[in-house]
Amino acid sequence: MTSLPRTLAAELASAPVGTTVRLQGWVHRRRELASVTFLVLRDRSGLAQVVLPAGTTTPPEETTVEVTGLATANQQAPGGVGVGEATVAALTEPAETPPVELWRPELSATLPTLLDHAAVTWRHPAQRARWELAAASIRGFRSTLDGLGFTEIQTPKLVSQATESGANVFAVDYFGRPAYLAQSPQFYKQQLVGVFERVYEVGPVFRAEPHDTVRHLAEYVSLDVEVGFIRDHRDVLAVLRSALAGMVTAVTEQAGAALDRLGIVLPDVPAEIPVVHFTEALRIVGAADDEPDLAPEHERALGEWARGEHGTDLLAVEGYPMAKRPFYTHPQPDDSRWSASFDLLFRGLELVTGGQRLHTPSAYDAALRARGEDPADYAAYLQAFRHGMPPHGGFAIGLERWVARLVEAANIREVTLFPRDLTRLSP
RNA sequence: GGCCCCGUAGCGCAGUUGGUUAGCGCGCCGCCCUGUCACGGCGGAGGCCGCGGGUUCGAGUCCCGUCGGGGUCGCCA
Repeated sequence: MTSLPRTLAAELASAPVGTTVRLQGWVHRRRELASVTFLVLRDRSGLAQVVLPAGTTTPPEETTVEVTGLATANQQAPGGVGVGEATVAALTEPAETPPVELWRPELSATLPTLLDHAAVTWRHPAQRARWELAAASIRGFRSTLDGLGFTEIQTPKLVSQATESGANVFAVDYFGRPAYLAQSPQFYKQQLVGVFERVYEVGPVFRAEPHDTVRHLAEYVSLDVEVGFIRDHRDVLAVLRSALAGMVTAVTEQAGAALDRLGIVLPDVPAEIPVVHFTEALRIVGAADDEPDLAPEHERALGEWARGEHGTDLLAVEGYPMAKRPFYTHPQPDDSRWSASFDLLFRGLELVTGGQRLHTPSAYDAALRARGEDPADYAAYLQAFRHGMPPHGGFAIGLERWVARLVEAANIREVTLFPRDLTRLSP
């Protein structure tokens, strides 16, 4: 191994022509001609073209290799510079032929094939680009909230009780006692508002709901926020707006190559996200006044409406019926049939649920009893409220749903690295 | 979980009213080709037609069951 520093494929374009360079990566594709062999090398930054003398024995596709040669001007190479007079040394045994043709500009494989061979199929540049959007989105989420005085938290994923009664949770054996995988950090993030005022968490949540659809996973990444000293849920919505704007900015600035690769049109995040009341939303989509909830069909119609009426991909629906919301939901002050909560629709898909929470001990006591629950069962959680909590609220963004709508994926599994669903536990 | 559709080579697919030897493209392997970039040319290998049962002289094809997959609805992020 030479002491020459490694050059990334994307750095080759700025390497002085004629200097010796050393690259490492995967054999993306070989083209063996009579007089010369071309080897396309792939690393984390992109592709580089390497020219080898005819007859050179080249390792098969996907073998990891080290290439040493001269930076050579070549108008036909990516970035105008390739590697000439090169030698190739394999870093492993020759790789087996992958199940799909990774070097093709577009991957032709069905979803089950992609998922079954995830370890290899994610290597395709267009596949990687999807997760690069997710990674940049997470960075934007974090940096925006950091800038607004939030503290990042990490809460337990092994919990003793479900966050919301009746929810389907995964039961686990915890040293002989029953426990559950957390379906939400809700209780913990609220308790920590009592400590830090403003908190956020990026972490997995688990749902044992038997929903076999293109937008459900049994495990997904939740971008959770909770903020204290608010006036109402509109303050929460304002934080959400900032977070989304920060995510879009981060994707633009840090995942430009992925955006180009996928031909993505990012949403504009308006200075103020348009809001309609639940009852108004029902009217817009022509649903009956007494509908308890919006169906996916209604959400898609509202997405169209927002685009036409407000010229935006984002629409908040506030005031969902209290009956449909969890016990900690704060009612609309002037009419307790409705909640001080909202859903955010992104291109017609429910992306976020948020709102104001109850914050007085007496309100929690009443809300739990109204649902036939014993407040004593929630003692650890309710302690926070007994000892002084500010008016507060929060929201949770489904990361995979966000990316799925960004790339307009037909199925959320297309943007999930290793999706977990009703039947899939591996890979 | 209900309903609709689909399981044929490593990948993507075709296969007629049931008919005897199951095809196509790509990949893979071999040979050839003076620089390609989805390189090109010639040749070759590769199949329990998801699985089990049934109907029939005969089943990839029809029927029943089962497993897997895709879509959709309920519900959710």
